[in-house]
Amino acid sequence: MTEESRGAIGPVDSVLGALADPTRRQLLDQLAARGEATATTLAAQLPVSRQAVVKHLAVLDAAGLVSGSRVGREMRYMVRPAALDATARWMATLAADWDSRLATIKRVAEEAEAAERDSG
Amino acid sequence: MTEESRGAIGPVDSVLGALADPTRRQLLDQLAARGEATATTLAAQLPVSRQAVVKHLAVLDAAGLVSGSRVGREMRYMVRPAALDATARWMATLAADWDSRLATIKRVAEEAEAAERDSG
DNA sequence: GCGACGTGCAACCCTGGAGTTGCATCAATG
DNA sequence: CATTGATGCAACTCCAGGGTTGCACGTCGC
Repeated sequence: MTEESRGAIGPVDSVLGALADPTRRQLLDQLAARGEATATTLAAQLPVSRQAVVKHLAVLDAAGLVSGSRVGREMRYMVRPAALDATARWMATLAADWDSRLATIKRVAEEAEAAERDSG
Repeated sequence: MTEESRGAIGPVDSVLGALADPTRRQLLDQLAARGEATATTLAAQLPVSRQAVVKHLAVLDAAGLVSGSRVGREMRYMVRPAALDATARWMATLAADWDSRLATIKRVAEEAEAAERDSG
């Protein structure tokens, strides 16, 4: 069991933190739908100010979920699937780990119960 | 595209919110490792009070990541893989969706570039 | 029954972060 | 070159929620 898989430090951390906010998820939806967009145009579709969107995009960028590039006087953002995919795999592994642990617990419990019946 | 897959309302929501907190992830680790534990024993291993643990367990329970059952005077909690697994699948699907969208964007861009070369 | 242990409830503090506004700056366009 | 539109930075407000303490209530062991 690595430190990575237990405490969830590293990329997973920031991705989970970024995805926790509903406004940021909406932002990701918009970006995925449009392919590319600026903070100004994104803010037009959401009930928040442009500055709020800018901050959210900064968080998403730090998590590797989004990347921006300057084109003339505007900053265009696009979605980056890699970090999300990595986190999905991490979660799936964790879920599988829990499953196997629970299976083990259950098996041990049943064996103990059987032993109890035999002796008592 | 369903409303579920876009806004992430429903179970996914609460799961992401629950996993965003590092203390709650530690709690889940502990529970997965032990199979079963009470708030009191969990608090003994963490740098927070029992009450803090109780609140976190309530959040995890609301997200379906954990379930508790009363045994005598103590409340025993165990991990529930289903919600985590469902969220993992949701994320993987979303990542794949982004990937295909990006591929489409890229293809269209290349076709436009080719057309540009042909005409100009 | 009585003490001890574990839980549940309520009130309270305090920081982080989501959101806002205002302004300065830089690029496009006539 | 002046105007317009987009960005970036900074200061500020506000509240959700993570954490704490104190106490009352059940439950087990003697």
